[in-house]
Amino acid sequence: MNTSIDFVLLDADYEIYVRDGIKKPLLRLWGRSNSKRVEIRVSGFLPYFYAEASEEKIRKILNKRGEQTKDWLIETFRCKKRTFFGGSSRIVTQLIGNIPFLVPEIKQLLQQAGIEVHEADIPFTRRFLIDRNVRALHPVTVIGTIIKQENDILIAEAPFKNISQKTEASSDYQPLLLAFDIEVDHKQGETIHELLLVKKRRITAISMAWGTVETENPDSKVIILENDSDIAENALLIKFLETVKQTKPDVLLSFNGTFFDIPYLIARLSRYGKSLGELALFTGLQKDIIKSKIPVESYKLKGRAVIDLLPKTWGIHPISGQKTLDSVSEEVLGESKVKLEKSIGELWRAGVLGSKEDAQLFREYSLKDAILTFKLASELGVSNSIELCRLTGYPIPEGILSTSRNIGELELMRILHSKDIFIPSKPSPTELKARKEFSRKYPHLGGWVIDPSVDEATFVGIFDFRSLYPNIVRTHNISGETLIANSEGYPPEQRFLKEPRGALAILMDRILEQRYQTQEILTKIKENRAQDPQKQTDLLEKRQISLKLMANSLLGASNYPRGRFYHHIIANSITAIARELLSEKLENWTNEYSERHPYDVLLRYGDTDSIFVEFILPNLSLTDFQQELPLKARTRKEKQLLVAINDYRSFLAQKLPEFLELQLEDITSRIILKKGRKKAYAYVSLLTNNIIIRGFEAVRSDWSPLARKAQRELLEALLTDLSDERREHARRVIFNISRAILRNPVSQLVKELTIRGPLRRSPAKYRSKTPAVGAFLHYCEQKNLDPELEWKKWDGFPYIIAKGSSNESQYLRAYHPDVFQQNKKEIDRLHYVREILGASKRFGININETEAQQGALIIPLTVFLK
DNA sequence: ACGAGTAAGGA
DNA sequence: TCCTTACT
Repeated sequence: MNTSIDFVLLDADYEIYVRDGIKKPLLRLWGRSNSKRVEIRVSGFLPYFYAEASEEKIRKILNKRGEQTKDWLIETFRCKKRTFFGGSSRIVTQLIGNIPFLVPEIKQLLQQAGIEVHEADIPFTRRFLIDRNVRALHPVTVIGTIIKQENDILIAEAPFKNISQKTEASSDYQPLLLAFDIEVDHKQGETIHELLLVKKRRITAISMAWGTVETENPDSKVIILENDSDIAENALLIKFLETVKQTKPDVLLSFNGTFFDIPYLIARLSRYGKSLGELALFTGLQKDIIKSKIPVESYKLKGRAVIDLLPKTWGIHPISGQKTLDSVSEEVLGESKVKLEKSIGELWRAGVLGSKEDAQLFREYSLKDAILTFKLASELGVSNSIELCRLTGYPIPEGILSTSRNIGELELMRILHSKDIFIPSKPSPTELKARKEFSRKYPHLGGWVIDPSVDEATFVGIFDFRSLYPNIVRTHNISGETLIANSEGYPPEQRFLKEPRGALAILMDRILEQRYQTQEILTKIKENRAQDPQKQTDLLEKRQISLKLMANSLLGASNYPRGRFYHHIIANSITAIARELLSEKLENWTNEYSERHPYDVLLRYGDTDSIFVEFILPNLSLTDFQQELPLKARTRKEKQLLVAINDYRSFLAQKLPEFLELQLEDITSRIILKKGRKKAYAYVSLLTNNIIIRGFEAVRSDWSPLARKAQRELLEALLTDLSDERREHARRVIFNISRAILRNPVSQLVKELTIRGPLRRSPAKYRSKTPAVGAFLHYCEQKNLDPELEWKKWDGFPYIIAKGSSNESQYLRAYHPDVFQQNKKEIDRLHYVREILGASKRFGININETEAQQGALIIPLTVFLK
């Protein structure tokens, strides 16, 4: 009997079954309905692809080969399709077969016979999602027969045509995340490496914390090993498996689980005849090693996503220089692990032997690890990834391991399918080589950066284009099938048909309209100060960021040689149109505007999608803008500036084509630039009163903290000081800091002069050694460590430059702060002073070394360290 | 491997 | 000059 079943789709896979001696694929959809686990066995959906040849010819080729390929072909259809790039029509044969994993082999046979094939590289389950337009994390309706129904499980079977997306409305299902962490009975001094080698120490505790991305205080549980026996450890592991099964998480989170917690758990479980595979919702545990140039190992459990947060800490650089749960939490959440006096093993033993205090501390310590891991997930982008998966309907277990480009491509594939356009194939090794060769010969040109024409400007409006590249695609109908043949010599705007609307442009329309709509709702919520706005805005904020990410990664795809949507003309056209806009059009329009008005308006700087425009208004002086901020049209002078800026913007709005919109990003009364230096500027915002510094040494992590502070102070003085003596004041700042470096004791300076540099490979592989590498080698020597093993543990290796003979390379004089102090080294003070003097010189503050060394006053360093 | 463009210091 | 890093 047929029943209608609604559920939220989470994952899919397939298996092969044999009926009447014939092998067939059985697709399995896995999802959730309320708290019930749902498994739908889908029949009748078969793998297929297209070939540009007649059925007879194809059959002839397949029949010549082995049994498997001969029997593969089930049915064929003649149909008319269009290619994506160029949009040419093709009459093709659709080949429908039985076993999905034979497709590559069949494809190869046809290709070897010189037949062109299409859509032969789309994974079977993805094919289903596209064809039925079914989306993961969205509600799906099935008309099927129930095979099994229990408390928490429902299994049904249905023909594939009975499965459809329930509504167009997006789902609000929030996946359940469970973070876990194990403690191991290890002795002081025993390294993790040694622990993993033998895996013979017992697991003393497993902690878990669970909730959705919206949960602030997750539920949690700590399971503790009761005594030092196999029986107790077995019981602990059983409790862990049971808890996970009962909690039914969609996502399992760990911090460095791939290299520690998971292999350790697997080893201990197997000792008692158990397997982590029990946690899979389908077949047993699969350890899939995804092969890429840098091998990324990851564990997969069918039906659940397994996420290690460590690789997602990209871009986070803890002060300690090492990425641990503790240091990353401290950096990202401002929270640390529970601090211990004893080793974790001793603490557990003391607890087991009856110390209530130690038992309690051990529990807290373990719990905190799971809670921190849980909290980190959202901060490290897991919730954004989930939102992106939801937008395109990509299953989380795969989506979480994919790039945003991959996920975005699914949406484009859906549109192409609906328009009967072939989804382009991924490049063959030969094609990839050709693409790379081509881009080496003719490199892709990106954004345009205007060379700053002045060192300083006053009254500057900073504008930027809203989603420039995606909007260029919309304006000029840029897409594969709208690309005009042999149009490479045309101006970039004329390389694409004006109509009909192209697939990429349609997708950009959808994404941007959705994003603008989301942003509008966000502004309204913030304006109305609705009750409990945080929860609403959090989700919407993630959605709008995901939409932006999706739009950008789709454009990135046109310039990604390994991807199926790579096309150098498309990629180049988009950036060429943007360059022309910035380098010619805006310059001309600004000049035109300036000529029409009694005051001068000058384009001073711009980068890719932004412009910095100076307004030279009569009778306007810096002292007119001493009012309370943010800038409002209070005084006559303020009005004068705002009116001019708005007028300029409306003038440009008339000139700009549809979809291109210039928005006011900021206003400043004074900006510091550097002639000939792109991507660096500093200004005080009249809208927020913040000091904005970009690109200069003050924001570069390869400069010492003190040198950065010195330049920041200098820039602040030059920007905010309205007196005639501002240069003199700035000069004084630099003098004082230089003297502080020269006169203060080493102990006070060490922290402020420590720089962290990366160790990207083994020290032996560095062709020229950086100071960080030098410091690292000294460190290993001192501590008797093997550099080959040790370097991987470091994110940024801290170093200080010690005094030595002047021709001695920096990398020979670089030391880890501890090594530095233990060996009572002396700081190369002059080196650090020179660094600061050099950075000051860029802004016309000239102090020479001798001058800097004069003066007797010892200034305590704390004066500068606000 | 997300991309290009840019600057700058050290070997 | 090349190598390496970091920022927009």
